[in-house]
Amino acid sequence: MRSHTDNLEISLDMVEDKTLSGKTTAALREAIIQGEIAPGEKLNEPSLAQKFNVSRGPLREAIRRLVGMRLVEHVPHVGARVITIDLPRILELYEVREALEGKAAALAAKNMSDDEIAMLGNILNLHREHFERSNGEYLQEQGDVDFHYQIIKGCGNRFLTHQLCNELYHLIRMFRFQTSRLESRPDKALTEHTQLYYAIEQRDAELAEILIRRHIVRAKESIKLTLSKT
Amino acid sequence: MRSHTDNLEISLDMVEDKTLSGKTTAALREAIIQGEIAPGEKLNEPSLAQKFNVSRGPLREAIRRLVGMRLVEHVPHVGARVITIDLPRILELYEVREALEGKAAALAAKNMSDDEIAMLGNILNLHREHFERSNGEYLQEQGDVDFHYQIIKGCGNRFLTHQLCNELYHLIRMFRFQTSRLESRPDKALTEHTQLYYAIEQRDAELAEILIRRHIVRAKESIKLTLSKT
DNA sequence: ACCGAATACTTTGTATACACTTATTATGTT
DNA sequence: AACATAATAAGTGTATACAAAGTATTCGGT
Repeated sequence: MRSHTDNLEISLDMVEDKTLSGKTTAALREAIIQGEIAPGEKLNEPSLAQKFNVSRGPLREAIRRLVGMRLVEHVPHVGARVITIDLPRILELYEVREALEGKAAALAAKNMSDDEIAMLGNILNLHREHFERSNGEYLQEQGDVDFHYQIIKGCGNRFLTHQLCNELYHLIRMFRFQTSRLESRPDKALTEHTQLYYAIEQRDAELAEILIRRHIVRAKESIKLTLSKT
Repeated sequence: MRSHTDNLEISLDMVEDKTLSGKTTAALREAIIQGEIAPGEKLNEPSLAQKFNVSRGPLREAIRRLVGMRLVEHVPHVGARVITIDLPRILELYEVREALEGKAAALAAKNMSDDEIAMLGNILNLHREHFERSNGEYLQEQGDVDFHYQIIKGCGNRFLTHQLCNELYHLIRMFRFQTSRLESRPDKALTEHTQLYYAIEQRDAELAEILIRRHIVRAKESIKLTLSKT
């Protein structure tokens, strides 16, 4: 069994096409997310085109796509700038995430196959083992992402999956790069994931939604606390 | 008092820029939504460019934007096609709408100004008057849209507003054009709107979310019934 | 009738030129 | 010297043309 990661790649990078404009989009996207191009920085078409070794055409298309992805803001006749994610904005993102992932969890509880639920259990066990073995600081991030992705993938709603994995995911990832040391609360996350797993395993859609929403709200509150202190 | 419709235009058409590519985007979008270009139809760049009296550049940008808006699907080296909204897809859209608008209603109950709530009441009253005077078949559609928009606008979350008014709205509108005779259930909608208004007026976020979600689920079920019969 | 190769077509990538808008700098006036 | 206005530069937007790559179609041979 090739497991979940394959599909995650697909939903994540979304059939990364091989055209120049497609590759330029990916390159520019990563440059922005990883902060190589700073938040608020202007995207100069000629210089960026030179940097990526393409002409202005493909580059402009890449910029348009990132505008659609909301990583870039564009003002006519002025140009495109990398967005800046301040605290209010990230809170907004988490509110939308709460709504969408809540629904995703409810649908997942209803629609996931038994195999998919078993896979979710595997991820959770892996997560727990890592936690117990290494006092909790190891692989928290990836385990968390895998767990949430397995649920989203299992919801059976392609549009919802797209909204979460493409529209929201990159924005949150960008935010993570900017504020790399966030309180990651791994012990609480594990407990909450376990509860959520049981709800899904029992096909309790209502409970699954409540639990994941609480999980996300708590993550949001944690961010709010951490960032308002600085 | 200029009323709400101004702002609705803004959130709807999103600062319609005056560049050629911006106007082309709007024109192409409307052509697609209103079915002038059929679902599944291929978008031929040269002929479309000629049709809109622009060169390929702006047209290509317009297509990219519509891809981002998910009105158009694009395959490298094959071309772009108008999406086709079948029953499973529209159900997916309504599930996402339920989640997003549920959260929007909860936030609106918390964040709307008293003035905005008063405006919501005005819309509701107008809606009711129309219903009583004309036996319910008059202006149901626009009244419904206005009511929902006032709530979305009042949620105070710009990202959520954008997701609803730009990503989802156009898709649902396209679907409406395709299946123009849907059971519109105006009497029930009015009752549900009234309940929802009171919940918001009392700042009861939890109730507002439950009510609007039920409202949307019922609309979804109504669509499912109507369309699975044919 | 079926299969393969050649052809035509569409899309993509690139280059160049120019128009238009915005931003900057320089100039002139008060 | 400060401010306003005009000239200039830079950058974006648009148009056109052509080359390259992939796809679809047609035509011919078996």
